[in-house]
Amino acid sequence: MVKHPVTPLLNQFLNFSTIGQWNFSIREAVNHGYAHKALTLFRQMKQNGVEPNNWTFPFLAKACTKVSNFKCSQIIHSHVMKSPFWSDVFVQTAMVDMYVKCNQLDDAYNLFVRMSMRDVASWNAILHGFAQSGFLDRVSCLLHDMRFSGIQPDSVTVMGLTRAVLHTKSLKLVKSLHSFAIQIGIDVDVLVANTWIAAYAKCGDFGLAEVVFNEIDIVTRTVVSWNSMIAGCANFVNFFGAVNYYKCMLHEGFRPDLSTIVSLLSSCVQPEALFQGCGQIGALELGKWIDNYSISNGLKDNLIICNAFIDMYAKCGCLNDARELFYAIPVRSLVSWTTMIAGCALNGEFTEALNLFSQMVELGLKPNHVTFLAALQACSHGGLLEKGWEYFGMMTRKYNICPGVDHYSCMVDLLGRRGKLKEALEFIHLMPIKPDPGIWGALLGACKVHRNVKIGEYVSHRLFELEPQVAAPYAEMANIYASKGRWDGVAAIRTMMKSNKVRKSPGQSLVQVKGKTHIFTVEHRDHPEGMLIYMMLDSLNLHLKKARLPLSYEVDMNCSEATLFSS
DNA sequence: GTAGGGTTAG
Repeated sequence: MVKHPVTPLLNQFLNFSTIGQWNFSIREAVNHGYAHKALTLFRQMKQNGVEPNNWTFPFLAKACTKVSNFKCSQIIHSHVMKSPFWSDVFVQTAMVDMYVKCNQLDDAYNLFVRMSMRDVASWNAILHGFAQSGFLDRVSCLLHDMRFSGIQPDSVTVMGLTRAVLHTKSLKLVKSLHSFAIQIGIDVDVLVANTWIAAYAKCGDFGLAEVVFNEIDIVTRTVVSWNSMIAGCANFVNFFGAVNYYKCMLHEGFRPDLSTIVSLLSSCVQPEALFQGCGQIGALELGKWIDNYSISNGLKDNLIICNAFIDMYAKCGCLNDARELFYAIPVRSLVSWTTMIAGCALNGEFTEALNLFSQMVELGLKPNHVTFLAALQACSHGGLLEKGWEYFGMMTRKYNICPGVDHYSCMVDLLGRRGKLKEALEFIHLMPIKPDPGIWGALLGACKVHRNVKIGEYVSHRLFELEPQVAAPYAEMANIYASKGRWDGVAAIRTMMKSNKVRKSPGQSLVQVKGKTHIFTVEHRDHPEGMLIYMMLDSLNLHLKKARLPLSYEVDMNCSEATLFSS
């Protein structure tokens, strides 16, 4: 929110004595981004002997949601309970919303069930609470109860439902929600449309996101509509699309804001952008340009933007730029630390990553599941198995964080790199969650490195069952057979691919050097400087072997039968 | 002059 210099204006009201005048100044303070001031005004009002009324509390509740302070919320709530307006539907709904936004969902729900009267806003407030936490079951029960009690869902309800569905990433659910909304005749305004754009893009149908965007009247579109399209492109690994929408947005006279920058930056770090750049301008160049734009428009002071830049620089390989930015932040958030740890892990600075983790904890910050993922990635890329176990144990025992599929994947990768294939398989079998293709893929990769046909066969068959159309596991398994001279196995895989109608596109690497894109395709060595490049790769492989780095660092130079299927 | 809504960093 843009802050206006309203403080002097507010001060002149302090001499007023009616509740209307106090309410006005409190409202003005909240609506102009001075939530703390609003709460101070309330204190002063009480000191002046003026009692709040039913209009005061919703403003105060809003102030609490802005400062996001649970204690403040409790104080305001106690004032509500002492006032004659504790049962007012506006006041109670404001209280429910206040607890939801302060992440006190239980308190919000307890309050909600005790409400003597509820209108559509009350239902929506609690529904959004459960929706943002991804409790789809609770949300659908609420929707049922709401309709049963005679309250019709409106466009705000539909947005809450969409938010809940987003957690499932199910395109089918988004589509059925869309038709439900049309069926019950809700008013599809620009806010609803923006939600659907994001929902379709996140659930994998960018075409439908574009359809919704194009259906919004040009004059009705807001900066959020454009941001949603740019973010959608970023989700969809479509760097060029993001840049294109960005250009159109500027052409239509919209000013990029914080979200635009963040989404554009996130599209910069997509593989497509990192390798290919955009025409004459590479992803890093665009990133730097966005950097300059952000500085000159005062956006660089924002922590979210800074964190996005740290991520972008780290992913573009400019760890020094990332570091510089990280250390320049006066108050770093958990996300800043996590981004930096992940950046170090990605760029091979494993010790630095783990040191940062310790520093962060010493400062009193509590690592979350993403921080642990970054730490485990550092361990896994660095081959630090013992450290990996240490973090894995710490996360479950000390921090009570339930490991997700990605954490397990890191551990499988770690065990696999060390050649502990049996242990990795046992670990997968003991996991309390269902292994996904990523986990099996990590183990299959390790089987390839350690040429283990037996476990490789078992693992690849799990993958063939899960994703029969994906070519990579067939290729990996064929390579394992080939590395052992098992041409019968290679032939069997070929037959299986044919009968399953699996098609594979040749593996390619793209590198941008001085604005020019160089493409390397499996089995083709037709680059003008191919001779020198492949000699250098041979020499690098030799050095890696001498340095006894984890085997998976080995540059894949196989050009024999083994790579016939590599992807 | 009151409550519930959209995009957005790891």
